[in-house]
Order: sequence, then structure tokens, then C-alpha cells
Amino acid sequence: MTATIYDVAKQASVGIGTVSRVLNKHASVSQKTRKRVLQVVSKLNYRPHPFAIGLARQRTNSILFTIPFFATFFFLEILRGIQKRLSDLDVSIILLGINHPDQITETLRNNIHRHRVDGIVLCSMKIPDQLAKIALFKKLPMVLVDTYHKKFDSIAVNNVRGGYTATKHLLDLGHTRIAMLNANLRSVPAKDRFKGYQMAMMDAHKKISNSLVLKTKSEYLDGFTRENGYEMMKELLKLGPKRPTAVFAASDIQAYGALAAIAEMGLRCPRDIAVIGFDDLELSGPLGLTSMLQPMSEMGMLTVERLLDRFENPGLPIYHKTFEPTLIVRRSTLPMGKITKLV
Amino acid sequence: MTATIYDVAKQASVGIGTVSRVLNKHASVSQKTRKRVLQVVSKLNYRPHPFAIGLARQRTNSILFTIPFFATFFFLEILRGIQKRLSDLDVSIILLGINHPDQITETLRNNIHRHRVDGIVLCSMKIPDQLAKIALFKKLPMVLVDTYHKKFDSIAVNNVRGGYTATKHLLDLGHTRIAMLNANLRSVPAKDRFKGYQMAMMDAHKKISNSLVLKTKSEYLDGFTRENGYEMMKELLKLGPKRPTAVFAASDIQAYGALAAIAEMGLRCPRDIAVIGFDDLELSGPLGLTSMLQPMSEMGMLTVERLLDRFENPGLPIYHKTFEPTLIVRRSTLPMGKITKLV
DNA sequence: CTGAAAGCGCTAACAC
DNA sequence: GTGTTAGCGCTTTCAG
Repeated sequence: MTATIYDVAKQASVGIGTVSRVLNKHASVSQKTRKRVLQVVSKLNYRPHPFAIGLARQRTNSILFTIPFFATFFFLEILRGIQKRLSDLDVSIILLGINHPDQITETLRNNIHRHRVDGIVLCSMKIPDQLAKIALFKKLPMVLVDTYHKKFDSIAVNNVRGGYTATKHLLDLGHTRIAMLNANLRSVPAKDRFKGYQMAMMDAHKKISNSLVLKTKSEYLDGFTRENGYEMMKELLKLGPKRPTAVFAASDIQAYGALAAIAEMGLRCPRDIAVIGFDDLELSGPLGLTSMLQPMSEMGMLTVERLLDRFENPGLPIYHKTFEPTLIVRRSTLPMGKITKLV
Repeated sequence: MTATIYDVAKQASVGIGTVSRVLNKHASVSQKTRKRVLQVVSKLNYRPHPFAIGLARQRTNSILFTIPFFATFFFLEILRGIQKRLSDLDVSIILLGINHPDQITETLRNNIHRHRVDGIVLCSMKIPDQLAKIALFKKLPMVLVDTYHKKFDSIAVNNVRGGYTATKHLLDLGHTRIAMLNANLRSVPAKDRFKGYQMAMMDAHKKISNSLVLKTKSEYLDGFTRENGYEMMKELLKLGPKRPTAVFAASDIQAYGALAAIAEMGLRCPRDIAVIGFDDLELSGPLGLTSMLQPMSEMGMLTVERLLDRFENPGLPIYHKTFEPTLIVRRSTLPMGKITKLV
């Protein structure tokens, strides 16, 4: 029904080998036959069958993009970057959402063994040792985004510096009692952002008060949740006069919760308490929340580069890239407590 | 390198046909040999190559999931539903983001001609006639989500009823001056939600004042944007004493903008103006915005059912399913103007 | 420059 | 029950 390479060959009065050569730009075809073949191709609306190509060439022209399923904006942006770079190359993106961390090994193992993809992109998930072993053994190219493993290429953001910049911004505004609302410290980004906070405070010769550094034990999303930010902010507000004048939340989503807690107590941001987040989520602009922007689209595109390089040259040394986040200043950290409303 | 069916056959001392039968549960294999084959399979960690299966069986075991790339929560939820149902079946989801409406035909045409997928899911995009023709001609199963075309299966939400319910909710609260902030009326959902609004007002014998019904000419995302809601709300607030006491926004994202405009004018929601949205986006809970919830996960799962049915039986009559949205009441439409803060 | 033929890994029809 | 074989649609030697 659908045209095959044989149909094209027949109508162009050539062998299928020639058709293949034309389509793959193998040069050694005369202008005349090339043109003839091309005409038939477009007349028949012929497109080679990807699976047949895959079988013959031993590659699939597709990659597996794996994300934790709770994901939103961050992943879509990464994805956009990946797709932009990949669509020219005619590589398909197979999407795999992981609902629970425990599923990751089993699910990916399956995919790896089926050699259904040429490479894997793994986002924001710790890679279990067992999985690492399998991937390594199978020599399947894999690049990690927003997570780290020393045996695999990885692309992430400099969270230490991000934390530093965020805190420094608050310091520059004249704040001294600066709190940090963190997530679960088993999360690497959380740990690093905290490190940045510490460094900035030390560089400014400010003491870090234990009562102002909150973290969670929550397992759920590693504590990167709005509720979490809300609860912790409530905690801080209980300090009364000793409460902070500024808060650095480890993520925007937590910052949203913090803003709600502040408002609920009848306080205003930034008049009473300045707030800065991290991630620069979609709604932070509208909300007026100052935040740290990560170059997601760029990260996505670079991810593709790494993957492609590794396809070409599997022996490449492991590559780790760190992007610098950018400070985006908005109303939530206006210098003097102007009366602004954050909605 | 990777085990093939021949390796398994050899080690199990059987023919490849038998291995194939075992793996495909073709029954006519003795318990003894079946067991032997299975042992070798697991010993070798053998997995059949999907592309080889695809070629031999003339199907790909993958579907194309197409979304407008601006997409966020709604699509992820649909997707979650689809994946849930599909992962058991071992069908891959190939993701395709369309950045501009004009690309849709070309991009999909390519995919269709390559018979790389068994079916297509198309989300929230008008399907151009030309594309419809191609898909129909190629007899490629396609199901539309959140959009409509009479020649294809479609799964959507009853927007008319949703609009009716939302408006009725405001009426029940005692409001009479109820405004509607709509999107671009070329969008079918926008048109339908407005229709619901009209019906509810008429049923309640309330006049619809032209000054209270705003729509946009914006092409960008059909006007479903925060800015849009913001601008329109500003418009409404200019009416002074004649301003509405309640607003039905055609989407949550527009409602967010409206809330911002209200706050900026020093007014409070719901004390001065009640607001209801549509979509029940992720942040509407935290924001306290009353909204209309669409059963996205269910829609996703049903989408898969349709697709599978059509794989089995291409001759099936066209199927259109409409889900009823559910009213989720939150602070933004509290009965009496309690003093609440929406952040 | 180009045709023929041998796979790529699997399914399914056909024999025994 | 089970082995054998002919495709599925393409790439890639190998001759010529």
C-alpha cells in the first residue's frame, strides 16, 4: 500500500541500491539517475521506513527522555531545547514518565535491553547503582540533566553559586537576618544551594542563626513543595521580633508557600519580609517573585550535543557541564518596603 | 553482542519458530520445551527487538502524542493517563511538540507517511483540512483530545455545561452583575464556555450587559493568557460603580491576571469581586481560586481505549465523548466577603 | 556509477 | 508440537 524502495526503484528503472544511495547522499550516483530517482520519490511520496533503516543500520534514531512525572515547566523547557535540536536530525523522542523512584531501574532496564533507543536522557533523578551498572555495561549513551553521577555525562546548574548569588542579593539590600527555607538535604541541589547561602553569609561576616535555617525531612518530592514552604515560613514567623527580614527559599514552589504564610499573618512582602526563590517558574513573573533563572532551553540543546557526540565517538571522556543561574529581580525583593501586592 | 532469537534457539536446542511461539504465547508448545526456552531467555536476558517485530508484524507499537508546546499541566495530566494505560501494553509514546500552528500539517504529514506510529493523539489543536485528508486517506487512527473534527474520534469536556455551572454558581451566591472574561471566540472552548454563561444567565432571567462580556482578538494562544485576563479586568474596573460583583474567566490563567488587576486597584477578592476560573490548574488550589475541573487523567485513559479499539477494528464508527467538568469551590467565591487574602 | 545479494531480528505460513 | 523458510523494507558489500 505504502510505497517502498522497490516501488521507487522499479518506476525509476534502477536497482534499490541506487535509490538508497541517492537518499543517503552517497555521491556516487550520476546527476541524471539521481534526478530521475528523486522525481519518483516525490511523485510516490516515498519515505523510507524508520524501522527498516533501524534494523539495517543497527540504530533506532530515537532517544528516551525520562522524567519524574510530577514535572512541569522545567522539563517542558528542557524538552523544548532537546526537540529543537533533534527535529533537524529526524530523531524521535520517546517519553517516559517515572511515577515512583523505585520504578526507575526496572523500567529503564527493560528499555535498555530492548535496544529500542540510541541514548537516554535522565532528568532530576538519582540514578541507582544497579541501573548505572547496566547502562555502563551495555555502553548505552546516557546524559544526566539536573542530577549527577561521575560515570555519566551530566548537565546541571551551579547551585552553590546560585545560592550564593541569591543570598548576596539579599545582603546587598541591607538585610542581615536572612533565613533559608530548604528542602530535604539528601537532595543534591538542596544541599548545594545551602552551601552557597553559607558562603555568602560568611563572606559578609554575618552569623548564621540555627533558628533561621530550616530544612525538611520530607521524602515527598524531596520537600520541594508549596506546603513545605508554607509550614516552614509559619515556623519562622513564630519567632516574633526575632523573625528574619528576608528569606531565601530553595525553590520557587516553596517560596509560593512562604508568601502565602506571610500574607496570612497579615504581613506584607517585601515590606515586612523580602523573599527570593530559585527556578524562576512560570508563575514567578506574574507573582513578582525574585528568583534564580536556569537556562533550561540551552541545557536541553547541550544535552543533545553530548548525546550526538557520544553516538559518534563512544570513547569520549565523561563530560560535566555546569551552567550559571541568573538573578531575576522582581517586586518580592524591592529595596525599601514599597507597598506592593503580590498576587 | 546483544542476544537474538537465534542465540536463544541455539542454546535451548530448538528452532527460532518455537522461541517465537513461546514468547508470543502461541500455546502449541510443550510444557517441557517452553520451560527450557524461558530459562535460556532469562539467562541471556533476551528481549526481542521492537524494530524487528515491527517490520515483521507491520506495526510499530508506538503512538504519536502531539501537543502545542506552550502546554503545561493539562497535557502532563492527559499524558499521565495515557501512559498509565499504555505501559502495560508496551507501547511507546513519541512526543511531538508543535511550536506554531502552521507546522502541524507538515510535521504530522511526515510522520504519517513514514508509518512510524500506529496512531496519533492530537491535543488542543484545530486540525487543518489538508491534514485531515491525509490521515483519513492513510487510514491512520487518530484521536483528538480537547478539540473536535467530525471525521475523527474525539474526547473533550462539555464546555457549555462547564460555563453554565460556573455561572450558575455565581448566581446561586446571589450575584447579578456577573461579567465574563473570555478568550478569542475562534477557539471552540471559548465559544462554548460563553454559550454556557449565556444560558445560565437567561435561565436566571438576568440580563447580559454588553459591557460585562469581554473577549479578545488576540491570536496568541487564542487569548488564554494571564496578560489578557489582567487587561480585561482593568477594563471592567473602569466601570466604577457599574462594575461587576463577580467574574467568570474562561480559563484559570486569565483568572490569575484578573486577580492581579483586582488587587492592584486595592480591591479584594471575594469581598469586592468574586472570581471563578476554568481548568483548575495546579496553582489554583494554593491561590484559592474556584474553578472547573476537567478529568484529565480519565480523558487520557479513554484516549488509549479508543486508539486500541481502532487498531483492532478500523471500521468502528466515529466516537465522540464529552466529559462533565466539576465545580471546585474555593476562597475566591466565598459566600460573603470574608476577608481573605489570595496569594 | 550501478545492479545483485546478503543480512538486520523477528513473525507466520508451511511442512512434517 | 516443532523446524524451516519466506518475507518485512532497508543498508551495504561485492562485482562488474
